Amino acid sequence: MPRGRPREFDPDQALDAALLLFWRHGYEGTSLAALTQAMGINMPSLYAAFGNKETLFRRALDRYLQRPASYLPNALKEPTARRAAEQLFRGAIDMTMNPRHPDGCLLVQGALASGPTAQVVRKELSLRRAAAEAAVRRRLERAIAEGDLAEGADAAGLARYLITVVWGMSVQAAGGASRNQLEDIARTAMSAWPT
Amino acid sequence: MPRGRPREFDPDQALDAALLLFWRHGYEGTSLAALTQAMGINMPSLYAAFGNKETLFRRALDRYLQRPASYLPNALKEPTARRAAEQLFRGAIDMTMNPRHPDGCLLVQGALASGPTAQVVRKELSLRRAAAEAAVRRRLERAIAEGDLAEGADAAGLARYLITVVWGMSVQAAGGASRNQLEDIARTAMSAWPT
DNA sequence: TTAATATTGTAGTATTCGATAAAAAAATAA
DNA sequence: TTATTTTTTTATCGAATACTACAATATTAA
Repeated sequence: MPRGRPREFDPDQALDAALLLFWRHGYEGTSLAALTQAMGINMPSLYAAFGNKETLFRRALDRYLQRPASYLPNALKEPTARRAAEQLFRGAIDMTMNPRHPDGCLLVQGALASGPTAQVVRKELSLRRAAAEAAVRRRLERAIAEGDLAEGADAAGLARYLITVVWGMSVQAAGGASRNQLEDIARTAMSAWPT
Repeated sequence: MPRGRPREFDPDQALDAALLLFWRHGYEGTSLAALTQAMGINMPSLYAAFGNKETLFRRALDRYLQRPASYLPNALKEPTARRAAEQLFRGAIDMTMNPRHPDGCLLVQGALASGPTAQVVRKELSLRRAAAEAAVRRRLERAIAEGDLAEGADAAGLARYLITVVWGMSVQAAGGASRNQLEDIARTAMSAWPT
């Protein structure tokens, strides 16, 4: 039982609205005025619940990774490395092509280049992208240990290649690429898979 | 012989300074105060010479394509499609690894996602990326006509794949990728080349 | 010398940015 | 009821934003 006046909004729902805005317009391109309007709350409520713009973005980023971007850890659960890679592309395409989502990946669209005030957010996104790549790399290392991939395969290099294609597809999505086009890219990319 | 007081700055040199700033910090992340400081001129001079922020960005973009990004049309002059693709990656890596340049490609870093005021610039960059892809596609179509590529090859799909890897490498560069890492990516990407 | 022209330097404009102070409102605890 | 606690509402705050008016300056043309 809380003590004072109860909140009139659902923080998770408000966070979802903030996530969509950051995703579509990037960190710098999203103003607090636009955020409060989309979240349906006023500024003091936002600051009381989420701290400031930067901490709100971090919360939205956590939520992004937990819900729409969970396709990545899920894909890595596939029984073989090759199927994991295929599912990685499929998941990325499905997420981007979801009409309820903005185009591309928040880890890329959020802040690639930025002014002085957003450098810390840019760095955070860079770390998260590196974490995604590392997760793929570990899955491929496991595949080598299991004999699923060749002993001499370069897990780090292959992971870097796969995730680079995912980031590239995120850029393509920002240009309005269609599902078929992204699927073609994934198919061609998979033809580089080591025999 | 001009009529009034002569300018005290070199417009091309000032434009180069503006290009570097837009490239490093993106369109929205670059303020006019930062621009005038880096260009070594004051605001009325900037507006007299370049119009406004948007037209200045377009001028910088033209300069970018003519000089540092000329590696793309140059690569397409290679005698075979495969060597053109290899040179495309090599040129992209060389440009990104030039210590005098910011990381990545201006067509990607300039504005992937943006607020309302930068939407027209975002759209322009999207068109330029599409133009780059179209140039690669036309080169591959020529290769098919010349018998350099298989008759049934998908020029549009292959071009889209190649340029997607270039955009992905631009994202990787923003994360501090090394030359060796980018070269590994290019080598792996080339192993998808049709036999 | 004088008039005309273009650039430079100073000092602004109105607006938007992220962030808050203070009081009113709505709940629980005593 | 009364006191306490928390949120909401309203009204800002100072700083930064893109942009410009105006006068001083430096050149060429007459």
